[in-house]
Amino acid sequence: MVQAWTPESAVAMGRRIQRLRQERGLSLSELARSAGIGKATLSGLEGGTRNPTLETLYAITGQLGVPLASLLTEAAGEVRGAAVTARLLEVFEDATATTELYWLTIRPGRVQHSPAHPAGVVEQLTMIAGAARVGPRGAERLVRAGEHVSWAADVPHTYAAVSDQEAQASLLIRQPHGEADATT
Amino acid sequence: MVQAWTPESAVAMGRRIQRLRQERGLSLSELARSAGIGKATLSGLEGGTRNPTLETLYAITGQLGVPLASLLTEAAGEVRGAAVTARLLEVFEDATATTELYWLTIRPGRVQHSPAHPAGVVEQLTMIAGAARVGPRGAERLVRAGEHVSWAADVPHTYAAVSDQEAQASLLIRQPHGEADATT
DNA sequence: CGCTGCTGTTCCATATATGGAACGCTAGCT
DNA sequence: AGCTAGCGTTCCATATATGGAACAGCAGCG
Repeated sequence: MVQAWTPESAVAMGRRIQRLRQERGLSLSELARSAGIGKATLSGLEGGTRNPTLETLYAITGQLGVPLASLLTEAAGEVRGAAVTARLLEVFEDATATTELYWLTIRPGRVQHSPAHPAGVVEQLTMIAGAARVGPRGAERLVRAGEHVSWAADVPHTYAAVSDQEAQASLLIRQPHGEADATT
Repeated sequence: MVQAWTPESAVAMGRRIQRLRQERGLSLSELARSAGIGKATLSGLEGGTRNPTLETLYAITGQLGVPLASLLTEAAGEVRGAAVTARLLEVFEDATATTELYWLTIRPGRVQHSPAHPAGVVEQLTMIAGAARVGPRGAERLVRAGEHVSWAADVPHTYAAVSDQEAQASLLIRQPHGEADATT
């Protein structure tokens, strides 16, 4: 988990604020006024050229109606595909395997194709909200909120939300080490 | 979720920082030095008399090894028990349920007892490294790295590493809303 | 055309967050 | 006892985050 204040993370946070503001149809001036902060502050924040205090951030998130945490979620390690955004939460490595934990957001209306991983890689997905069809191509399974599924990820596989709403899931990708791998 | 910058929330956040620091056996001076911030800043923060910038907060959470979000949520980001440390990675809330995603570290040699959660709460655990016996008291199951288990958490349940090594796992706690639950 | 009302950006005086230094304190040691 | 090394707090000069004002650009309108 990246934990640093960098120009990049500032820019990423600025974009997030701007997106939230525009989704609500607010102008920069409007939001600044209703949040009780200066336009210069908000402008600079969205541009990623400021290092805001908590007070300022709370004033903004309060007006946007989102938790402050939603501005912080690390864009680092975020992979965006056709239908899936995968945010890396944790990596754990020991003698036997490397495990990566992702937070998945699956947008409706499209299907995400993922290529085969190396032999031995297993994916485990737990649906948190919504529902999706996931798994090896041709053997996808329907997973609803609260359900769990795992599959060998050494073949092409897909992700697709089934309703017209975004689905949320956690995804563990486990890659064993010391494999006499691939061509075995 | 608190959505304002008040003296109270500042004090609460200060207490969280202090707790995390003390759990790690760090003095205020040590943490300030390793985080590259002034002692005065950290002292004031813990006392709740400051309004920190993101840069300052990231410097601190980076040293403490916790996500910044864990300083913001009232439901303390990290819960330390006899054998288990649970670090909150994500919270997701929709119309039907609240889901919390934790990173669990299970220390060997002790058994962690967890009281019953409200009716409807389900826990799902995926072992990432090591092995543990987990589940409702009297019906614990052995889970090895790569395996997944889920159980209704409305009864007392336990966690215990089985080898003499720390075990790592991801834990999802799902609490449905709008239940005709409990006291009906 | 000018005028009005909005947009988002930049400039800059002011408010304030920061961190070094000095402080009082306790613990361990000679 | 004195001396040293650590602790956490407070003081205060400096760095910097803030927000009002001025700015340029654009759209609608007479």
